[in-house]
Amino acid sequence: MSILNMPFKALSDPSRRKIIQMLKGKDMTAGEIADNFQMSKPSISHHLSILKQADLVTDERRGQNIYYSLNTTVFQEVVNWFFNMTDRSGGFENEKD
Amino acid sequence: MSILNMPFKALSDPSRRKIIQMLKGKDMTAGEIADNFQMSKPSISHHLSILKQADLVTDERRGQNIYYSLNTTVFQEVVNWFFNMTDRSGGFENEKD
DNA sequence: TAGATATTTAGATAAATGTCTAATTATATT
DNA sequence: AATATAATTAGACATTTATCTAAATATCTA
Repeated sequence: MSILNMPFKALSDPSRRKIIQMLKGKDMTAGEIADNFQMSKPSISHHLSILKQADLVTDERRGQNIYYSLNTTVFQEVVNWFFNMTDRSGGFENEKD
Repeated sequence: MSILNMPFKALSDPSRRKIIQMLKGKDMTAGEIADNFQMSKPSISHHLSILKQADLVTDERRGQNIYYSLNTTVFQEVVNWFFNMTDRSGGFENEKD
């Protein structure tokens, strides 16, 4: 299975896409992120875990807080998938995913 | 819910991404598409239906066959989402999804 | 060290998803 | 009209997913 599968699955949920958009502006703690949702904190924690597994975000503890940041390099790989798709030159046999 | 939700969900399955890649090269019938998978034809039919609902592909019957084609305009919208994400200038409050 | 705060982990549950086989629909051919 | 071919729809089933509450872990502070 392609390495792209986890990021694609991770991005299929609207709450997780919203988290990604929030992190675009600045790094945020789990609590700050959760404040932007109606959902319970454990649910947000779960979503953060999935984004982390997909390598779309990184986390770092600072004292009591855990800060989440966007990892743009994995993003680039997903963007490349779409880029390949826009190039309508030919076949699919050599594609990665 | 954003219009982007269906395409993102549709693209979260690897078989459906493979179908998209196949259609990048040329239009194909449902049967030709199914020949590239181990899966049963009804399963492929189901995947095609989801891609169609997401407006990522279109279909057109010609005689006994139904031809599937890529709809690149919806692709562009998904690409735009990523484009916005790569632009790290600011907040998320005005974002569409 | 006790208590407060931030976050995750565990366990339960309802809903969504991907797959299959069997049956149906639509078209073409003999 | 009967049969063959292409594809979808229907219904069943196991797995995954998103969510919740309750409990556990980690850190800070009085």
